[in-house]
Amino acid sequence: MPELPEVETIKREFNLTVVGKVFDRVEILDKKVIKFSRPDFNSKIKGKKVTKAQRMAKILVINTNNPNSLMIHLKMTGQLIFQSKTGQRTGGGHPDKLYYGQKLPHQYTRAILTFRDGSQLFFNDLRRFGWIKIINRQKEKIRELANLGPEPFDKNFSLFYFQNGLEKRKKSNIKALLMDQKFISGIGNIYANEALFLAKINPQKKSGQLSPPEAQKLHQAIIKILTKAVKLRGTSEDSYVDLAGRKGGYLPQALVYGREGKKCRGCPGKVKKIKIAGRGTYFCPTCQR
DNA sequence: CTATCTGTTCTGAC
DNA sequence: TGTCAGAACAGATA
Repeated sequence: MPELPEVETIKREFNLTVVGKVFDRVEILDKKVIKFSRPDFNSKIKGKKVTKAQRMAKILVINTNNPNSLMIHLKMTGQLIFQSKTGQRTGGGHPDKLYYGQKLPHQYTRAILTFRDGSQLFFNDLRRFGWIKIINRQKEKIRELANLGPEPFDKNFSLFYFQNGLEKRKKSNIKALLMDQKFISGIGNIYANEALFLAKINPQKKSGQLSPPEAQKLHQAIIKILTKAVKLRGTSEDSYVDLAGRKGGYLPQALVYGREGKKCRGCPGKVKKIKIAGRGTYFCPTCQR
């Protein structure tokens, strides 16, 4: 599930809870989740202290006090839960009743990272698209970043960059382009829908069909929506709970996402659902032209 | 039962 | 090179 705001939320939680812990061992319950599966995974991580959690687009990076770091991508259904030695849990990811609040590990737990003080990090993933890999901080981070466009909060995500990109990819569907991580990193299906609604742009348009004022509105809408989502701690509502018991709160007040047939938040009409590039797309035909 | 849905991203065909 | 469908997987839902 996680798009940028969800991963950002996990990162912030982990900076409060996981930093300072020392890795003791890693149990791989499903080899598939370890990208470039390496037999020395355990020895590389054992004894390393977590210095900082970091986010690169939708990738969570757990840095340690040596060149090795962990990179984790949750893809569609991944979830990370940190359980302290007293059993308190924090983390987030895919919101599914099966995941949270039940005994850990369970049938979808793919890896368990245990720290010296007895606390544990559970990597759960129903569909097994997610991955963990161990990296050399310097080189591989940069390599990974090379595949990613600027984030919406990045200075490099300027109006000029945005308009230029629309022009270069003018035949692309605008919504598909927003979700292209090489163009902008961090936007997934939910927030692509939301940003287009906020900018009053029809998701069926081609990138090249946006007028300069429309492009500018969309550029602002992207930043605005993601800022709001981060503030609301992401989208998950069912299962995401932090130490203070707070839940992610974006979805209940979504502008269009998941609101098929319901009244548009901008006019008396109804939200419509179609499919674009294989993805569910919600919009208001009246407000978004 | 079948068909279609799902918050991601990569590959391969055109 | 740009664009898109399909694949990777395991369900839930109508």
